[in-house]
Amino acid sequence: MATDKPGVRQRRKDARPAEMVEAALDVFAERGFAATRLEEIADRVGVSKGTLYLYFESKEALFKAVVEGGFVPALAEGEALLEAGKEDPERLLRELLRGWWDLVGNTRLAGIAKLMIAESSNFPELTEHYRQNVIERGHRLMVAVLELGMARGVFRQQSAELLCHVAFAPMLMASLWRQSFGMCCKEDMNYDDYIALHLDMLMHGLLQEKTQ
Amino acid sequence: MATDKPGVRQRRKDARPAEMVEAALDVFAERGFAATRLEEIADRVGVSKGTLYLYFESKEALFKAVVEGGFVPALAEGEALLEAGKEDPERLLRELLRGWWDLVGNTRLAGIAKLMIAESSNFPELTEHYRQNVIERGHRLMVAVLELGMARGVFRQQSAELLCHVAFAPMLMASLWRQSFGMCCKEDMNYDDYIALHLDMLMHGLLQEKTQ
Amino acid sequence: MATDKPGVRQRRKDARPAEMVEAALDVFAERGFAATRLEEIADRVGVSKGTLYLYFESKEALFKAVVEGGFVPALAEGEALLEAGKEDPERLLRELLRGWWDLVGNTRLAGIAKLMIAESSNFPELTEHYRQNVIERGHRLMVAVLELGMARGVFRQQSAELLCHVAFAPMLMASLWRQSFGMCCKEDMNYDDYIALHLDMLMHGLLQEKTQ
Amino acid sequence: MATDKPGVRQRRKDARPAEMVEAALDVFAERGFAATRLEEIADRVGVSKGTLYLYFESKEALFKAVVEGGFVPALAEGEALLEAGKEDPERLLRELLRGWWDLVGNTRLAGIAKLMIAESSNFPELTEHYRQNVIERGHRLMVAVLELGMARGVFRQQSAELLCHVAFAPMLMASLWRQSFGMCCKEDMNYDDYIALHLDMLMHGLLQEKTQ
DNA sequence: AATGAATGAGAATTCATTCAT
DNA sequence: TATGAATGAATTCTCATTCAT
Repeated sequence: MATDKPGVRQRRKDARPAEMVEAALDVFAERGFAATRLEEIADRVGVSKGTLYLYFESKEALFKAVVEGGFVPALAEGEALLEAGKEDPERLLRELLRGWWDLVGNTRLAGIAKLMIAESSNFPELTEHYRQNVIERGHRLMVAVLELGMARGVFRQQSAELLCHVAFAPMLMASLWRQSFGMCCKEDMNYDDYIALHLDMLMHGLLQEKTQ
Repeated sequence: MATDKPGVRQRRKDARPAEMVEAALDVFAERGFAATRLEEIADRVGVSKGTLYLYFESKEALFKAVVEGGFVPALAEGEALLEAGKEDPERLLRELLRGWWDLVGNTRLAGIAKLMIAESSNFPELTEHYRQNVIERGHRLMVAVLELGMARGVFRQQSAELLCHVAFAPMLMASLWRQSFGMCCKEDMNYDDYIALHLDMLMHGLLQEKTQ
Repeated sequence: MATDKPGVRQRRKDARPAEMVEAALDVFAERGFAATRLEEIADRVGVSKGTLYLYFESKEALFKAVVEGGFVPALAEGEALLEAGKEDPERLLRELLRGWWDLVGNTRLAGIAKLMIAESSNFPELTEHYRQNVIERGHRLMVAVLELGMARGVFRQQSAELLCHVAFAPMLMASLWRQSFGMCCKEDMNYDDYIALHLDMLMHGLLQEKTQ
Repeated sequence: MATDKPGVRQRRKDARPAEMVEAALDVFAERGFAATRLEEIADRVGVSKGTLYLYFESKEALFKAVVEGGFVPALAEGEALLEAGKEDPERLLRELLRGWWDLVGNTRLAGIAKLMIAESSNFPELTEHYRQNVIERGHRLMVAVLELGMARGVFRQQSAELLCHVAFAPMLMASLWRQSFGMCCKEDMNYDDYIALHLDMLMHGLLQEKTQ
């Protein structure tokens, strides 16, 4: 019907910048910042090169939009998890790490993490911004969980700061692996088994021995 | 003496390609492949851009030389360690991981790992080559140690394949972190404490309970 | 009242093309043809870029409208002056030059003269058109005055053609100066004094008369 | 001979930037800054576009080199003239103005003057630099001559500052005319006659002396 | 072996112009 | 009539690569 057309148009128009950011994330993550041609992003969205400039001032601005637009929802979800699950730190920690995998590490958002690692020295201010607003925030979330577990006597006493890195590292690595070597080999590792093993190992190392 | 000069020159001349690879590693690791200008590499070595082409066919060839030239010595060292230390798998595993940190993760060689992760999709054949000749080889080394430990009854029975990834991930992450976010913040984490914690956690999770 | 609105609108609507030409004149004169963005003109008028194309076929057409629309009234005024003031050639010449300053040289119309000088080789046909219809017409006007003065014995016998250029040059220069260097320096010259001096010089000459 | 070759090369190599500035002057003067394509300049010199960037950082830098490289010799010549000719101010003034025509107004250097007038508002800092270092310097030169003449009682007492502009304006106008309307009409005015008339007028005045 | 001037293909960016609403 | 989103041709600028010396 005639009345649908404006609606469709409107939705498309409003969706454009978001589509662009999504396409840009894919290409940036695949190629890196410098090797990405704006034309490829434009092609994926189905617009012309010039159209990108209606929404983003420059290639760098688009890159920043990709990075900055990425994580807030996932972080918010994690913080909600923390509030809801304080009675069982072990389960909370498991859910947090698995949740990260499902919401970030195993999605296109993972590309942002890869990008920030690869491009950090080319975009120092952006890196600093990211570190403060994404990494630091996620870090505090995990530290809170770990300290909760220690306070409850469920986890062994350790430096929560370092433990946080140690516990998270295998998750991030799995994500980076999936985006690099994982893409080029037929029979890649089974990530769910990998994560299960990591969580198992982590808990073995982390939990107080009940019998002692 | 006059007779020394040609000798010195000769040595320098012979050292040229190696110097170039070293400088290239630094710049590639800092900027990524596409964002690296050959001129910057040439400047660091103190030669002209054209000279690079006397030794390397192209930018890509230089990149490959960087990647391929990097790990052989470190891997050989690791394999020697394995031969020498079969009587104590726990100690062997600790030495292997710490050794990787000292010989790779905490040196400029770490840049190669970062590079391969970032550029894998831009260089599929190189990535495949790297995966087979570096990763796979290192992987087999660790798997051997883990299986040794399991066979001896020192380590719990687990999938050695996955365990290998889990055990190595925190090491690699530390290295990537050092090269990215670590470079931009004043008070970075203490990597030695981090590694000690990781090893401690790993052994807690890994070792058979003696009392059981 | 509601009935007023359409009226107002209508008037505005009719005025649109003229407003556009005025704004275009300002921007073209400030930036030159190539460096002028149609968007800036549209912004000054308060319409969208597309609206310009309802009234002008192209950027070039707008430029031509600017040039062609500018001078007719001023020239007509000059020609009227000639008809009315034939009895006093000296006064007529003074009025003509001052009149040009007040109606053209010191107004935004001056921008057109600057434009035509700057852009002549980019728009040969327009230049030719301008030369024939504006310059030539003004030239004939001044030649008429000068020849009148010579015929009356008030002016020395000279080539009226060349004299016309000589007499007009300082006026045009003042106008160009005002639009270029005059705009960038705090304490610019006093144009009225300048013109007075020019007229004085023109009428009386530089050198002391030896016979006086 | 073989020994000539390096010499020829050397000369060519050293001459390159100067050739580029010359070609750039021509094209900039013909088209204006924005409408000039670097490719056209490169073509005229017989080099590739990229070669321009070996010598000039940007289009703007090349433009600045054109403007700044132009006038020093001519100004120096004028200042030498002043030193040599103080005993006859009238002749000195004539020589100065004719000299400007022969060295600047009637040469490709004239293009710079046209450029500065046309582009002043696009390059405010360059305009200011030009005003101070070229215009002001030339201005002082003429003011010195005029004041010398007044001090000697050869010239009537006038504001030397304004007089300077008045006396110079017809010269500059001739130059601008030659570069614009003069180029597009078959039978252009005779510039030598024009200059002679201007000098004559300047020296003797327009009006008949009533006492003669 | 070494140089560095020159190249030219390729990418980002701009903007006059079009067109569906 | 008016809009403004979209286009794509054109232009500046970069840099890997070549080659004469």
